[in-house]
Formats: sequence, structure tokens, C-alpha cells
Amino acid sequence: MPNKNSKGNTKNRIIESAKKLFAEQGYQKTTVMEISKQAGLSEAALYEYFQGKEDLLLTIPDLWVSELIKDLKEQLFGIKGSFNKLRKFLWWYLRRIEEAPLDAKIVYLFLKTNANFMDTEVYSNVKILYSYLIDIFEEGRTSGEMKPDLNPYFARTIFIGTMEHIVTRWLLKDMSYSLFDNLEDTFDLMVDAYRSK
Amino acid sequence: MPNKNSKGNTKNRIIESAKKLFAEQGYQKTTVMEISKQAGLSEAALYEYFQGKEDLLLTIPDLWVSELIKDLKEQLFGIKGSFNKLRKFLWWYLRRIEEAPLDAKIVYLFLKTNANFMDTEVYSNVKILYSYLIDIFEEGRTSGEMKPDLNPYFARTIFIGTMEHIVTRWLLKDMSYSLFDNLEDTFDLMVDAYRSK
Amino acid sequence: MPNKNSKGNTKNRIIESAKKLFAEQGYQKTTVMEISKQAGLSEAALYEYFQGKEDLLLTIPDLWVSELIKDLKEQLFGIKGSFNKLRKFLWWYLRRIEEAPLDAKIVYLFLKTNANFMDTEVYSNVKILYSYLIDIFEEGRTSGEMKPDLNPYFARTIFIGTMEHIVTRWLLKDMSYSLFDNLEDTFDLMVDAYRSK
Amino acid sequence: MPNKNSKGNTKNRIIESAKKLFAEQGYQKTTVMEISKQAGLSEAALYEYFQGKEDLLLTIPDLWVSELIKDLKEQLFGIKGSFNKLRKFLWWYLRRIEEAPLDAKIVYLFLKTNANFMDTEVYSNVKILYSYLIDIFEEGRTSGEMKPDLNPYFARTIFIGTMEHIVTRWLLKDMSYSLFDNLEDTFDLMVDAYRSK
DNA sequence: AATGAATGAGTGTTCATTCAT
DNA sequence: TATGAATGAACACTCATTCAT
Repeated sequence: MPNKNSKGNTKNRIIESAKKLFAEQGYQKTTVMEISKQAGLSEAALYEYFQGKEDLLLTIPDLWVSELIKDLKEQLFGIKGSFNKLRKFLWWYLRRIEEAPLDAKIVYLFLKTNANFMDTEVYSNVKILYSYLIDIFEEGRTSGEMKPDLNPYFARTIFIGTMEHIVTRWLLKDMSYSLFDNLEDTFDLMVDAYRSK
Repeated sequence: MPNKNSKGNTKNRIIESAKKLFAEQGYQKTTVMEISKQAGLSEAALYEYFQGKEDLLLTIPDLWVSELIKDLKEQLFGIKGSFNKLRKFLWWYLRRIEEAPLDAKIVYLFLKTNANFMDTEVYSNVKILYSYLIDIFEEGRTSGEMKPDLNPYFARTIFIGTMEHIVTRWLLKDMSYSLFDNLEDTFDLMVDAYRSK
Repeated sequence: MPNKNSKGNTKNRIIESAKKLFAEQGYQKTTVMEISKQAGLSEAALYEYFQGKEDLLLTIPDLWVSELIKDLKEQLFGIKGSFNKLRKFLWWYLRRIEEAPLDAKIVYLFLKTNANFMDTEVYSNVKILYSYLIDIFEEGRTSGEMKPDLNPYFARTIFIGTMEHIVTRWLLKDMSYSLFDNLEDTFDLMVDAYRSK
Repeated sequence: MPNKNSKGNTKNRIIESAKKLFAEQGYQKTTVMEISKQAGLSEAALYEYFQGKEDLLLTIPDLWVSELIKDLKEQLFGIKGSFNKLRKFLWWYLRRIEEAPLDAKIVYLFLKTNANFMDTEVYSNVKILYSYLIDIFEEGRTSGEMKPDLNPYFARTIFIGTMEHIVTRWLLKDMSYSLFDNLEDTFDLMVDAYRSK
């Protein structure tokens, strides 16, 4: 069971093991011994790579969210129209979550509980990620696609709220259905709030 | 510090103490000893009233959400118009949360992490609470206030998502501003998605 | 289940409850609360009748063994011949144990573990009980039925050892067979050790 | 007092410490902390070697009885005559008990109380140990030394009963005299029960 | 780079017992 | 005679973390 021979170096093995166990059992119930055993090395060795258990919890989504940021710019590149960009953002984000549900579970369920979440690299990176939405809404207003008096921040609240609700529900229901079920309809409904009449 | 003389019986004292400490420090970091000391009795005495720490965690929001359900019906009674009802629901809910931020914190931040959350009384009560929204959206569609093809479930996803996002952000930011800031504008924006043109 | 209405006074109800529970689960695993619940009263009330749990453990077999002593004299009265008396002793003793297996279990399995057993009334009463055997063996030697050089103490060691072994085995095997199985043959074999040739 | 430097590895140190304390104070009254302190290490370290307190209780006599079995065959080897073998068995057994009174105390006083005793490796090993006696009695009958109609099982009941009674009495009296006092006479008396006339 | 061995500090929970009423 | 309420004192067991090798 321990993925001793999986490709990737030791550090990655540890991350993957921790990710899996955190997602499965939660942060508190997962022991360092379980993680190291799963990673195929000793507990002591784990401390050569990470400062401790909490460090591990914070590192995992940090890597993931960093990647997301890098990816997002490229994804939105060349897309014309604010609604199209909005749609792209949503579909892209959910695709990434579907591809990395363990990371998502950690961010959405376990990290928010952590007292230090707000001081986290992850938090500020998520803020960066979500700041793109402000640009999109502003572009929509400027271009006339969206309401002329649209407040981008309020618009974003609705967008993120809806999106995160969809994700959280899916995670809590153990990813037992497709994240994209009814997405089209819900999106169409939501954007009507932004659309200029 | 221990509220030995606070009104209410012992059981309530324990609940209030636990609520406060869970909300302040999180479930895991709070010890049974702290709770009992805060409640002004011995650790052993606490076990006369609750089966244990987890029982306490689950009981607290259970009581709160049960009350909410009782209250909601009355609050919506006599209100005319689906948009008015929607508005009432939102304002009422946020008011209740503002009044009981400790309960809210437990439900929104700590309970969802708990592996057993989905099997909880709280979860099913929240579902009941949110089922009222379906009725409201259906009424809106029927009455012609809302789009004739409005799917109440998708509409609700947006509504709950937005609402919970507002609440969660507020809780994570340590309730440092008013929950009602910008609420009017955000609500107005959101309901445009439902409104028949 | 609690035998609130059983005949006998409260003290007896407590004894019977304790006896049952000690025998079923052992002394250590039985709690005072279980005993008092079984007896149909509160924990605190139990302390009106007994000094505590250990007092209870020691009282139970004390009563039983006291009764045994009273009975034994009568049982042996009028029996002629030392072998007949020996036989009577054995059959009588096993009958009493069969009738009161709970008491027997407590004496044989739980009391011996107790650090204070040797200072117990029970211990000295058992000594009295077993002292009758010395008389019997001496009578046997004097009468010529038994070996002229028979040492009553060594003879008794064999008798008691055999008897207690039979009892202990039966108790450990959960009284799943008759205590009298093969008793006749074993007795006949044993007494050949005493018989004068 | 802690035997940190005693020869033997850590596991053995723990066993010896536990053995001593169990025998002195009983199983229940001995705490894990006492055992580990006596062994010269931390409580937590003890759990690296044993699963817990009960595991320790069961392991101790397990090792001892296993050794006994290995030894017995060798001890009986080369001895001629069933009475001689019987005598050897008794003397050997008591010698072993005299050498390891702590183990004996645990087996005779504390283990039998344990609810799981009958499912124990120790129990089945003791059965093996005692099965040799059946062979001896059968040999005695066949060779003519013993009664032609001697039932080996009944004979063994007397033998084991007597032997265990001698041991138990000695243990309860805190090993304050020699286990071999009067052994010769008692043995001679007992075997007359088996002897063919 | 890796680990066997060890531990300090905790942690929830149990339970016999007491006492005011 | 009875008890509801309370508690002091334990206690077995866990686990993240350290360090000599």
C-alpha cells in the first residue's frame, strides 16, 4: 500500500500521502505515523522534509493554489466578452477541483477551521485568484454587456458564493455526482443578475 | 470568570461555556476541563449532563437550529410577495446569526468538518429550513413576479450560496464589521436574476 | 429488571444484586451504580447499608460461609464411619455450591485475588469448615478404617485439593456440566489413599 | 530502584518490572506508570513494546509456561517407572514455581480472574503440560504398577488438585515456608490411591 | 538521507464516595 | 430512609516531536 516506488521524490510522496489521508479522515484524525507509513518512510524522516504536521497541512493547498494562479491567466487569455470569461472561470475552476478533489477538500473543509487560515499564503493566493473576477466584472460594465451601475464586488460575492456552494455541497456529498450537473442552467440564471437590460 | 451565578440551570451553563470556548479556540483545542471550569463545576459533573465532548458539539447547534425552524414560520407569516419573503428570509437569518455568532461559528466552521455532520439532526434541520426557499421561489414563479421558467432549486443554490458566503466571510473576519453592510445592494443585484423581465 | 419488589429487605436486595453482578462480570468491572440500579435504589442509598464496594465483596461470602458452618454439623450428625462422613462432606459441599454458584464464584475466583483475603472472616470460617476434616481423618485412623499412620493434615490436603479443583474447573467452564459427573469414581479412587490395607 | 542497567533488553526489563509489581500489588492496583518507572523508561515507551496493560498481563505467564513445556519433556526423559515419573513431575513443577514465584502468582491468582483466561495461550499450554500426566497414568496402568482399572483422568484430577492446592496455599501465605515441606509424605499418601494392591 | 528509540505533555473519561436536603 | 448533585483522584493510552547514530 505504501507508495514507495511511485514516481516523484520523497517530498512528493509525503505530500501525496498526507493529502490522501487528510482528505479521507480529516486533519485531526490523521497521525504523522500514518502519513509516514503511507509514504514508505519513518516518522523521523518526515521531519527532514517538513517542519511538522501543520506545516504539511498548509503546504499542500499552497502548492495547488499557486498552480491555479499560474494556470488561470493562460486560460482566460484570448477569450472575448466578460460573460464568456465568467463562464470560462467557472468551468475551469470546477474542472480543476474535479481533478484535484483532495486538495479541494483540504482547502474547503479543513483549512477554514484552522485558526491561522487568514494569515496563510493560501488565503492571499485565493484572494489573487478571485481578484480576476473584479476585472471581469469591471470589463463587463465598461463594455456595456453588464449593468452600468454594477458593483463588481457585490457581483463577485454572488458569483463566488454560488460557486463555492456548489463545490462544498459536492465535497460533503462525497463527490457522488458530477460537479457539472445543472451547471449550465444555474450559470445562465445567475448571470441574468449582471446583464444589462 | 466562571459564570457560576448566571441565570439558567447547570446544563445551560455548560452549553454556554462550551459554545464560547469552541467558537474562540475551535473544537479540538478546547478541553473538557476548560469547559467545566468555565461553567463553574467539576469535569466529572459535566459528564452527568452530556455524554462527552462530541455530544456537546452536536447538541449546541442542534438546539439553535431547532429554534430557528420554529421561528421562521412565524416570521414569514403575513408577508406578501415572493421578493418580500426572500428579503425577509435573508434579513431574518442574518439577524439571527448576528445574535448568535457563536452558534453560527460552530455550524459554519466546525461542524462541517465533522465526519458525522451529514447524519446529524442539524443537517436535516437545515435542510428543512432551506426547503422554505423552494416554496418561495415556486410562489414567485406562479405569481408572475419571477421568471416563468425559473427552476427553484437552481435559484436557491444562488441564494444560499450568496448568503452563506456572506456569513462565512464575516465569521472568518472575526465579525469585525456589520453583517448588513452592502446587504441591500447585493440583494437587489441577486434578485434581478429571478425577476421576470 | 431491578428487583424492587423481590421479597426480603433492602439490604438483601443489594446483596443479591451485587452477588449476581460480581459473579457475572467480576469485582473490578462491576460498578456501584450498576449494583444500586439493579437493587432498585440510588447509589447514595447503598452507602446507608454498606461501607463501600469492598465491604460488599467481603460481606457476601461471609454470610454464605457462616451458613455453611451452621449446616455442616447437622449434616454430619448421625453418620457413622469416617468414609461415610467424608463422602457426606464432599457431596454436601458440592450440593451447596451447586445451589449457590454465585457465592462460590466470588469465593473461588475473586476473593483469593483480594489482598486482604487472609485477614478475612471468610478465611477463618473456611478454616473452621475444613477443620472438621481433620476430625474425620483422625476418627478414621483411630477406628482402623484408615491407615494407622495416616497424617490427617496430609490427607486433608489431598481431599481439599481434589475438591477445590473440581469446583474451580466447573466454575471456569461456566457451570456447563454437572458438578457430580464422575464424582463417585473420583471419590472412590481418592479414598483408597486413606484406606488401611 | 529502577533497574535501568540490568542485563537484558528493554522488553525484558518491562516484563520483569510488571511481573514484580503485579505479584506484589495485584493487576488492578498496578499502574502503567509504575511499571514503566520501575523499568526505567517513560510510560509512552512501554507502549512501543506492548499493546497495553492487559497485553502485558497475558504475555508474562505465556513466556513462562512456554518455557515449562519445553523443559518438561527433557526432565522426564530417561526416567523409568510411572511413579518415578509422577514424582519427578511434581518435584520439577514445584521447583520451577519456587524459582519463579512471581509468574506463578500471576497465573494462579490473577489470571484465573481474567474473563479471557480460557481463550488464552496460557490456558492451552497448561492443558498440554497436564496432558503428560495422562500418559504417565496410562503407562502405570499398562505396566501393572498402577491399578488395572485406573481411570487416568480421575487420577489426574486428584494429582493436579493436590499439587495446585499446595501451590496456592504457599502463594497465599506469601511463600513464607518451603514449598517442599511434607511433600514426600503427602506424595506417598496420594500415590497409594493409584497403586495396584 | 534515514531511523529506532524514547518521551513530555496532554486528554477524555470513569467511578467510588460524600453530603445537603 | 432516600437521593440528586457533585467531585477528587485516578488512569490508560496517544501522538507530535526529538536526537543520537
